[in-house]
Amino acid sequence: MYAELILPLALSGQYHYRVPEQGIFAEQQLLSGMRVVVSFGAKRFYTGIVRRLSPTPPEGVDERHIKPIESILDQKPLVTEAEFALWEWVAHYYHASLGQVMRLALPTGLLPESQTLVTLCPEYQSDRPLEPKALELLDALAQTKGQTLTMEQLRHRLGYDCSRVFDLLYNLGAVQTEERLKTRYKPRVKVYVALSTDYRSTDALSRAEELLSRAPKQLEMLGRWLILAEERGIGLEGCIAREELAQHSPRDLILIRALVGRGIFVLQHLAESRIAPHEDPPPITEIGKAEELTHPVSLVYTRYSREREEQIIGQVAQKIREGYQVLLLSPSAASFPAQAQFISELTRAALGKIYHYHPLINEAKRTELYLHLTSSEEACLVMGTRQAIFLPMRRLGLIIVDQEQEYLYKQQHSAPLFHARDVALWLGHKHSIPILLSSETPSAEAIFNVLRGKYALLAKSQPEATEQPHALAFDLKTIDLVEQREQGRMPYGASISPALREAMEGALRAGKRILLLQNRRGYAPYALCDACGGRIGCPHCNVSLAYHSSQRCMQCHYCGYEQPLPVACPSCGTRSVVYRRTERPALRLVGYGVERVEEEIKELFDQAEVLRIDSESLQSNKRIQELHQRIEAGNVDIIVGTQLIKGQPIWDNIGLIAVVQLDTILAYPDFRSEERAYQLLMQLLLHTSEASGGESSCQLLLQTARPEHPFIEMLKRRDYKSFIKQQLSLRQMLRFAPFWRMTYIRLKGTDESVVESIAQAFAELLIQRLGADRVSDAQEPYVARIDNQHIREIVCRRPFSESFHHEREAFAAAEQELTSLYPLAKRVRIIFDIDPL
DNA sequence: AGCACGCCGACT
DNA sequence: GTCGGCGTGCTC
Repeated sequence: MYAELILPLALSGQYHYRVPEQGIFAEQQLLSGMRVVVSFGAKRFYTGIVRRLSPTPPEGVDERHIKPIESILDQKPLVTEAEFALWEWVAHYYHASLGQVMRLALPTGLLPESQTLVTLCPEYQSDRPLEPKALELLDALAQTKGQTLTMEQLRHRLGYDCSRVFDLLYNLGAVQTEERLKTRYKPRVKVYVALSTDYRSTDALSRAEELLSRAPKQLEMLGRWLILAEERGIGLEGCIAREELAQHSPRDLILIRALVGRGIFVLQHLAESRIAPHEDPPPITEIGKAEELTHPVSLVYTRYSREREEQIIGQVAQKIREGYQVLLLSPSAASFPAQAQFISELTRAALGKIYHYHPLINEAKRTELYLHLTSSEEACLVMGTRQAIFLPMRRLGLIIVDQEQEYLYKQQHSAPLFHARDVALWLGHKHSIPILLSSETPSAEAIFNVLRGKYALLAKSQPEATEQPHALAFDLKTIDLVEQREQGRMPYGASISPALREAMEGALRAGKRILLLQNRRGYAPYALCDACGGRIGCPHCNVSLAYHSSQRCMQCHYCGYEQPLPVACPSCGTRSVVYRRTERPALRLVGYGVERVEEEIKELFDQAEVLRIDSESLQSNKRIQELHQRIEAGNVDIIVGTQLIKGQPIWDNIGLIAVVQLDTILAYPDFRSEERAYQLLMQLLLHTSEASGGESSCQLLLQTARPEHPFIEMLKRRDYKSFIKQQLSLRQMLRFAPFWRMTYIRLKGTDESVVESIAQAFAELLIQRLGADRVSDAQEPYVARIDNQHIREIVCRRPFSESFHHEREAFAAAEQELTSLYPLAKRVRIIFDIDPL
């Protein structure tokens, strides 16, 4: 037999292995969907999944090159045909390899790989002097117990790349290596104590009592076991956890061991679930009957998040009662702590059967949930982030995509660049599972599909139905930054205008809290030289370094590069300049990040308690908890934050929301920037209004250099739907999504001229196949170099009503022709970003 | 992705 | 002359 495998790599070809007939393979039947371990390449071992089996060898491969399968990891198939179909669709649609999709779909705990173990050869005698680095390496090994380290551990201990020295020692025979599969997941094992089979009767037990007549402590322990078994009604066949029986006493552990020695007790090692819902069954509460989902896709478009949550809870309860599984996707796990109330209500709706699957859940738990789902069809609710769309839920009755407009549903940076909402829509279509999208500010795509009758709008959820005109009573004003500067009212280096300052003072006097939005991380986005006019850029990317005061360093937001703020300008060497007869540093921090705004606020309002919310303050679970403690303490007066504020529980008693620089939000070079800005501001307004029970008297102030921007006029109307309709007609004219399905093809390489010429050639090949009206020229993107990779971009468009197959075939064919025509194409990576955000 | 092999510049 | 960097090709 031969098996075609999916290997967790970015390879497009197919790889076959021989199924041995000896050993375990004779007893256990290998089936499609099982995991196997195979050797791949010179050294490594990988976990592969059997895609299909065949009695005949693959065509076009020399049989002598086919390696045997090393071992089988599963008793029964882990992956079903339905899941393969999903993986294959994702791979095809997003132009990625099946292996990349498999890596994404399975938790890493289920994909063990080999690691290299390095051992000291004991018989090695050094007959010539070795260089210090080699001695250091041997020393590190000699000091380890077993004289063995993994390659990573070795590298870590030495603190430098030791491959050269290692090769030297390997060739001398001083060290040897071995590839060992590293187990990434181990079940948690708990030890239980049971009566051995000889003593599971009353007769036998009285014999045991006689036997123990001179060991009263052991007899007492046996008695304790019997009492506990009696209490639990588990009978003589049952078992009791050893830690319970021993009650943390070391002496009791010795007694248990003695009874095992006498053959009265036996120890059983049983795997213990890490994910079992441990809460007591929740009290039955009345949850209203959910509105029936009559369409394949429905949109819950509510005004307030509470209404949205109620709809979701109702739908979950309904499906769980019907015995189905429900998947609830959220854009990010960072907002879960703030949604504790919602989650506890969901837990009740799911009758306690709720599981979590997101990056804050550890690997072992994620692995156990995956395994649990492959073997159980119990009705349950799974809450997760985008990767959870690949969970093997086999009795799925509903997928909910909460806050469907959020960009976090789209995977960035690593293939496949999938969008979890769109994958959910495909799954729903394929298996006739209803899809519920929910939002207070739906994406233009969702509204487009409602308008053309593809999605149903849940009747109870429409804001229009309940909304009074201008019920969102916000006093919206703009502050003209140019005017404030010209009037000399803005002090140099300030981001808060006097007008905003007065409004803030007013809000504080009225005992209200203030929310300031500045959508820029760090302290200052640029450092400019007053002598030469240059700016400090990242050495690896074509962007400026931003200054972060918290870490006191310049940071690149694209590649993560860090350096201290230089004393002298790196391009002209000037240290200081004289300005109005005073000397000051030549390098000047320019622009306003959220940290700088925070500093300015603290100076202006030294009595106020200021809280900053940005990616740094939401970095870890611990920092999130600290943040929530400060919020709950209730004495925060002013909150300064980036867009991340919208997931945090900060909406009580807000009297003023101010956007420090509206222009930085709108100027983002993307056709969706206005949509995003409107959604963000609208959500701030809605959350504030909701927290005040709709009686808010909140002010919204926009600082801008362009008060005449049409966006502001649209925002003043507070009519989200008409704003989106207007955006849609613009996009139709400009041939953007959702009228046209777009693909950004990014070409990356180290040599700029090679990337440029290959990109042009590729655009040409695509134009030949798809036509000049569908394919753009190769263009320099907004950031043309990241991490020393030069980038060019080609934009492809296809009408939304046209199938993607022709386009994908053209992509593949053009790629092939490119590599055959241009040898230089090997030096360029091509990335397909399908439906980019 | 990760490894081996081969070419070419830097330093002994 | 050797070392070591990096570009290139291959993996059933």
